Amino acid sequence: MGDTRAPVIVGPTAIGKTAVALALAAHLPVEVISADSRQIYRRLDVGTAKPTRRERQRVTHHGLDLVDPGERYSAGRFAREAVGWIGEVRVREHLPIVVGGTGLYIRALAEGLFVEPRLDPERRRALEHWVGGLAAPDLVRWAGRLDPGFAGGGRQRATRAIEIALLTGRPLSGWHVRARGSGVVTPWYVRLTAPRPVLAQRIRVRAEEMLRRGLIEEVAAVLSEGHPSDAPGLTGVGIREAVDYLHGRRPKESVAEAIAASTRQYAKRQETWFQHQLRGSVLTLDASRPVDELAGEIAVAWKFGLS
RNA sequence: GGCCAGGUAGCUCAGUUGGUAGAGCAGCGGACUGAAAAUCCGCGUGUCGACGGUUCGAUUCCGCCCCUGGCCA
Repeated sequence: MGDTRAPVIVGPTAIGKTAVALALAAHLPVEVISADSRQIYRRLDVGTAKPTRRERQRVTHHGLDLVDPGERYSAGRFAREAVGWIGEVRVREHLPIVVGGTGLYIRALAEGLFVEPRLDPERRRALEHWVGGLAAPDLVRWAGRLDPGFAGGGRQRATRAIEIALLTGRPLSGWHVRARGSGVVTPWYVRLTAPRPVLAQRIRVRAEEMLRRGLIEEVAAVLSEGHPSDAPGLTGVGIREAVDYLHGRRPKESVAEAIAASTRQYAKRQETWFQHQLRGSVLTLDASRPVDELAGEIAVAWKFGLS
């Protein structure tokens, strides 16, 4: 396979990654590989702040609308499918640029996950069922016993650690050191940042915009398909607040602020990840600058990097 | 104008029989290998409305004033 280098635009939600990617199209023949664990859900467009139809006409996007709101996706599946999309983009002699906020997906693409052995689906289901009946603190304790290298966490991460240890006979942390996979792209990171108050303002505006554009109606429509309120697609920021409102668990006037608050918290988690977890070269840019200026700078830096 | 209730963290409130105060939410920092917009870990940020008085010591008791809400005029 030829060149594996690709620009990877990262940054917190609502900072304007898509706008920068679109502006970059003026300089380079780009197609976007979206690394976003929420925009994969069909029919959740407003709630996941998916690029609009018009934006997708301007620049081809991959990685959107992959599964129904009731289905689970995964970082591993993302990495495997992304290889295909990237291949297609390269056949067209376009430049794939990875754009996203889901750190784990980007890691899967850039560094690879450990190579997971085949897990017996029967045993896996049985174990999941058994684990579902236990309290989170017990699971965490159990995970720690099965895997001394367990990095901590709650129900979700403990369940994963237990599952791997029991079904493969080797603890998760052991797999990490022995079976490191390899990345399929060599990342050239562009990290967008903005002062906290600026980001908070963008988040506030976007939360209100989502409501104006029909977030509640969109979520109501998906719920009416018969999904439980904890369906994989419905647990995202913004969407879960809409679900709460629709189930009468939250007054209407509190929805916008609740969405803004949980979005700020999410953005903070993303910033922590991008600040500490990226491996390789990182060009950090202030996203409050004009997008055309940013795109121009990125394009020049990329071309220099190539030659 | 009179009476009552209240003024404590950014918000909603608890508390101190007088020894300068703590919860939830918000906020801040961190972790992270197939659910990751997930799942977790850590941190209290304060003229206790203002001014006087009593006291070794007042956020707490007393006085006065200011502010908010309610009732009565």
